[in-house]
Amino acid sequence: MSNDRPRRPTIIDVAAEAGVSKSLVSLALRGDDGVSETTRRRILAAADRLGYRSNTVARALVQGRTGQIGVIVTDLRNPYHSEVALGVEKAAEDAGLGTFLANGRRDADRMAAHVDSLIGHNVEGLVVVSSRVDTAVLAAAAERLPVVVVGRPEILPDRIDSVAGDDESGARLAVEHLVSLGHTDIAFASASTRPAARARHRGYAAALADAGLEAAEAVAVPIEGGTGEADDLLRGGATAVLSNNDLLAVELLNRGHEIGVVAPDRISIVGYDNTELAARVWPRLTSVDQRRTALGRTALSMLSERIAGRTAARREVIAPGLVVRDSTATPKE
Amino acid sequence: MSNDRPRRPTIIDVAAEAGVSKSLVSLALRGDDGVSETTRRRILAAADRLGYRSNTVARALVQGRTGQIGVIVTDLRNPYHSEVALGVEKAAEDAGLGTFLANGRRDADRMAAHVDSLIGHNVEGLVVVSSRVDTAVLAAAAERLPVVVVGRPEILPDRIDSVAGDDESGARLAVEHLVSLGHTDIAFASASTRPAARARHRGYAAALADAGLEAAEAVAVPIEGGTGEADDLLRGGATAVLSNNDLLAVELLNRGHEIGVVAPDRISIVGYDNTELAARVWPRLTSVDQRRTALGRTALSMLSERIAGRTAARREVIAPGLVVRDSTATPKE
DNA sequence: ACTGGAATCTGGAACGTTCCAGATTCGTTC
DNA sequence: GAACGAATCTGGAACGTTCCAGATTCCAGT
Repeated sequence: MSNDRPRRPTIIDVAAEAGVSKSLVSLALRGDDGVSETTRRRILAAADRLGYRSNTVARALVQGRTGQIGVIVTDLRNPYHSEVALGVEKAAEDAGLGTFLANGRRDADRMAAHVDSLIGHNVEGLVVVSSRVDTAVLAAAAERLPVVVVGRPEILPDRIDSVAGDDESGARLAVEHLVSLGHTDIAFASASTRPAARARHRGYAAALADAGLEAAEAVAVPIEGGTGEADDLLRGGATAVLSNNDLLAVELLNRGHEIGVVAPDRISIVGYDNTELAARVWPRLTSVDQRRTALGRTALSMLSERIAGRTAARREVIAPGLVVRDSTATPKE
Repeated sequence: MSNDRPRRPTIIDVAAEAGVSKSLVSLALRGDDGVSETTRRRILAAADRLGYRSNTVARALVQGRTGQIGVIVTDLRNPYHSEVALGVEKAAEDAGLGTFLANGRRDADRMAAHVDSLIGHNVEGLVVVSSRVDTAVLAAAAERLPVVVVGRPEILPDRIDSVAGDDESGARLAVEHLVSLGHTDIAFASASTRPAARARHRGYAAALADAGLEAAEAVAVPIEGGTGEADDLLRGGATAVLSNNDLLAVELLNRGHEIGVVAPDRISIVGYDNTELAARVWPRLTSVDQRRTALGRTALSMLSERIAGRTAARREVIAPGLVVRDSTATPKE
């Protein structure tokens, strides 16, 4: 069974149809103003009649540029990633650039493959929203095209720009909020020991020190099935918890419901990332907002500068904000 | 300030470096077995030394095929869309096809533009996960390449395949579950009057009729700020509510907490879509699962068949399942 | 009517790959 | 050591566009 779809018309078919040269068709379609009004109309009509659509691939080949950038995220289902990607995408659209979105699905090898594939597709720059892509892979990519990394507070080669939320000050904001409510025994919970989590713990400890209070070690609570750890935390002495991310905070919230340690009456809980989830759970979660859209926008502006020729590294840090909702309150007793 | 990045090496550079013809380089890189082992190694080494990466754009131009498909979704932030997209993507990867993901951001014009752009990029097929793309746009696209639509229970031209969850039987499942728990007064809430919502209401009414119970009109509750409508619903006589989607169900859950009509004690609530959210709220939400991954997988298999030459339309319906969690229970008193 | 310059149009080269037909080399067999 | 087929390699054409240098047409001014 063979595909009967007609061969896709080319600029040459349109030229024949309109009775002009292919070059003129090209000019007319691109709106060049060396084409007389009458022939332009004739050409457009011919193109329309044939259902012509310009072949981006051929254009990209001859121009050596595609007008596309690549965006690689760890996991699209994670709202943090998808919203940063959205910010990049919007800003790219405004800058007249198209976006190829690649989803790594938490697999470092797949992400490395995506890097290759995007470079193969001649993207003009790469935005990496992931801490899982190997630095060596990034460095190799950066030899070929501009690369900007979002949300990775670590040392990167000079060819690579980066923008990240300020994790220390984000954690600070949360702690200051809890302290101002009157909490004195504040815990820090995390399911990860990645650099971002460590930075947040540093901010947490520093803010407590500034308030003359004592910081605790980070409590490791696995997100799925960490009920034992969660129970210990919820039933321990702390009247408030700062969680390394919203997902974990929500698990604590829910476990609290189950064992009768309900927020915000018995315990105050602060999340991190201000994802969609935070606004939808009960009680609605107070959370640190990384300004994802700003992250994305900044990433794109850095990329544009690189594409335009900047060579010096740029490191940007975005100050987070705190969104206060209903999961935090004055401690009772 | 000019960009000092070196010109990207081509197959010809590699050929010169290895002292062979460009054709042989092409063969060697593609793993053709008409190349002797020693020269293959020499060529690969040369390629490696120059940091050569094959130019997909040039290959696509000459082969007339890109090995890519396009996936257009209404809104990536909506977990339903992103998970269907994920299903498509996984299946495509298994089939050796790459995926371009385009995010419509709820704008019909943008989505139409994405269709054009993807066709321009010579994708071999299009999966549309959106009920917002104009049918005329789809029909025009389908003249040029295979198009599969996911989750749109409406009449489409023969060139276009479709796969959708069975909304009537999904609603049925939910109602049967509630009836079996002993509920007799069951409401249906929706924020939309799109075809899917109407089909779900039909299923709801039919299931109630089968049980000898009375169906009510769909109650319109806006998702944001619909507290008046929500209050009426929660305080009305119904002991159970089937909601047209998880988002709305969660709003009802939360509003219930606020006014003391708590699920599942005072009211049972069932969502639709079984999104991530359903598993994370308190109480965890019973929800109809559309089997998003199956939707995506089926969409891709239909697309592959079309690419291979099938011309007859295929319409597929996926039977949903019910995931019972903690928001439904036997009615009290 | 003739000129010169502007306006409009054209043909071929180029982009980096694959594909094809054929050229060259190699090893075996007589 | 000649002949032959298999193994290995090569050069040019093609893909559909843009770009460039130049060709042609048109028109105003003399």
